[in-house]
Amino acid sequence: MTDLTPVHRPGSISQRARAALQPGGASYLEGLNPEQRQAVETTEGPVLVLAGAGTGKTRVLTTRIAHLIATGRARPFDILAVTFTNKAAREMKERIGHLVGPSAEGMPWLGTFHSIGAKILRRHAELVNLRSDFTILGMDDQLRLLKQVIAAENLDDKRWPARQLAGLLDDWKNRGLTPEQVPQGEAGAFGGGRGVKLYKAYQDRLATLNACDFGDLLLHCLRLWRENPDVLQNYQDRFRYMLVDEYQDTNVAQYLWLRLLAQARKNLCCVGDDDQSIYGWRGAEVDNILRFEHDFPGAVVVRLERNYRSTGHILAAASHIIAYNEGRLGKTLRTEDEPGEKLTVTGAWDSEEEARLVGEEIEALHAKGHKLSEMAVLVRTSAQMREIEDRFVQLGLPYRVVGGPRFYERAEIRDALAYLRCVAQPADDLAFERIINTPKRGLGDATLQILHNHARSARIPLMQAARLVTETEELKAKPRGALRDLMRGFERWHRMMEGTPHSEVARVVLEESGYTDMWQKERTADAQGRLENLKELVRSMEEFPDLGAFLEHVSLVMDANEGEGGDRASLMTLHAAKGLEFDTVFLPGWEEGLFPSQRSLDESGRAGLEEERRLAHVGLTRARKRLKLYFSSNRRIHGLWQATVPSRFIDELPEASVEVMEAPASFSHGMGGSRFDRVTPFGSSYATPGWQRAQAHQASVERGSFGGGRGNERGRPAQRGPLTIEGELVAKSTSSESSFTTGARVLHSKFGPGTVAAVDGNKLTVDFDKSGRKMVLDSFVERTS
DNA sequence: GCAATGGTTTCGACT
DNA sequence: AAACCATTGC
Repeated sequence: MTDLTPVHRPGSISQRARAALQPGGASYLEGLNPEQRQAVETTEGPVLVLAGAGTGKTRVLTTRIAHLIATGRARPFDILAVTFTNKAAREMKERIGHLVGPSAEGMPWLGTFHSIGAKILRRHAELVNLRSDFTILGMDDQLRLLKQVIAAENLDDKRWPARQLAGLLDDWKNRGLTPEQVPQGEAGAFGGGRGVKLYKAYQDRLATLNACDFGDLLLHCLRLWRENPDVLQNYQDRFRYMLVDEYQDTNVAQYLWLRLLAQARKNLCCVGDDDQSIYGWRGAEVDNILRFEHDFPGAVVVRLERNYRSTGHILAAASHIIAYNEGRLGKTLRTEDEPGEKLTVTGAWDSEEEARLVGEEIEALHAKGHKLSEMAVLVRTSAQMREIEDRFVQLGLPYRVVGGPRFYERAEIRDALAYLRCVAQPADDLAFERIINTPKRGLGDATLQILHNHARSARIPLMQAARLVTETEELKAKPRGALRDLMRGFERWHRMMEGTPHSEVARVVLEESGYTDMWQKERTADAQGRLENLKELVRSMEEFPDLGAFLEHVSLVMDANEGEGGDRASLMTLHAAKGLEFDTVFLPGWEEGLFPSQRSLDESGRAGLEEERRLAHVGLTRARKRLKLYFSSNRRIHGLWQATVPSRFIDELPEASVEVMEAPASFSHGMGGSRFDRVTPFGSSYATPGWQRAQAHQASVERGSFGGGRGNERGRPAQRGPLTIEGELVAKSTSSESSFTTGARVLHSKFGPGTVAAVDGNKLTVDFDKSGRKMVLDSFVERTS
């Protein structure tokens, strides 16, 4: 508890901040508009800042913190600042740093709910029946555990999948419910009336394992504070000022957590936007924001409505669409920016064509000098990414997937971490179970069963049981030898921790355990990537003082700093895009069923639709200058091609701000009969009123520019002639002859190993071992032999 | 214990 | 269509 004692080092943040304070008004307050300034300067009492998209929300938060420090109201460690993502926390640290000087260690209580919860729990672990070195379970550990719990209840894990139970527990935990508090009616929700029983059993297992899951990081805090008023008071005293970002996304547990802390001083400032609440499925309660004034009487409410990000048309579209929602607090975004370019809406025949259109447009803009890093493609579901990625790869367009499979959830990272956990915490059964046979060493279920029996009857950790069992005759010679080798390894590595830098220990562990070998032997493309990831993992360890600190970080952090390198277009889900902005934003897949998502509609009806609409609003407001929407008439869903209808959201756009584009006809399906009869894109599926409006508009444009155009067989408005044929897009420059020759073995980052079948300029035809013949640019493969 | 096979499910977003 | 799981045969 060292940082309980305030220390004033020379050059500390507060001193620098004070130095920055000028007579007659602080420099950092300049340039704030009156509302922003009010939000910053109303330091005492509860404040709710309703900040629309692009209204300078983060600026207000960071300036407010700087202001608190600069005016001497608080020292950096008196302030609790909560964000939702680690990324947001990082960015805020950085921006505060810019305002008041380097802040790395200055704001110990700036972080996500979960990281702060973990920090608090570590200090008082024993009060909630944990030891301070408890492990934080990831999703996969959690599922494994739940499977065991389900099996122990003699339930059929097919009928009662662990995933479903995980969801149920998650929901309860989000609502702040301990097993005892689960309402009668819901208790029997799983496994034929045994929901709560399983919840209890799971919590017991967690306690024995000295572990907790994400939800527990908050729930245990609640219990800690309720049962130990002195501890609560300690924190209430400590956090003189509290700030919460993205308040619309807080769930009940987080709300209770905040309320306990804020009760005493009531210096709570929550910043949020009810129109950007997109995590209802995760238990977020928009009600929290709607009820703020009720919960904190006398709260000052500040509305930020001046948008500094987007052009007039973009803002008009965003405002228009969100206005279809009921139950809003009601904000109207304004801009003083010019109208700018109209939004475009383009229909494609199928998702492949849609991906192609997006790719073309990005290339066209790039050719005109726009930076790729200022362009982003935002999709509703990650399943849409594949096709777009394929297209990018084909075009040789550098791109980055944001928030993809999370770094720490990748198998190789989880494995490596399990090894490290075994070294650092020899009682970590889950970690041991994970790696006992990874790489394969002939220690399968049978062996594990024996170890489990021993461990359970002797009440000792698995690793200890393993060591004992190697001394007996219980195992056959081969597994016994393997197990002994492994255990000797762990003893060696454990000893190594003293005196050797932990990243070095990690490297040695991965090496000597045969783990890196395992991937090296696998000659697939993603094995390469996995080895890279492992290297990155080891490298990133250097930034932490010790192994414990590193493991803590990793179990909480969602995204590693992805390579920022180079000028790349971004591809991500709409959810991942919240808080980001780009000059040009592409929004493909605006179709009924996909967006709004059918599932959302089925599950939550009108509320679901409204959440989807907020998601649309988030997507639209990510753009500064250009917004391009797409839909396609056919899409593959669960492997089946389905005809699709443009999203109702397209019809909710203001006509005056939208321009309807027509996709150039494509010949790509002409050969050998396509999967469908080629129909005009103005077929029956475009029967919505908005679309007919758009169609009429388009027809007039068409006549103007093409002098009547050519009618097609059904007498509908003409399609423009073939402007592009697919092959053209593949090669941008064939100037330099490729250095690859037919028959060479190559490795492609996506398709894996293959053999070059033909060379044409810088285009290669490659027979890939796994994915067959493909045409790729030579810069995308490397020679392997 | 392991690889191969076949049958089933899946694509909703995240700490 | 691909990923995932459980069972089967070696």
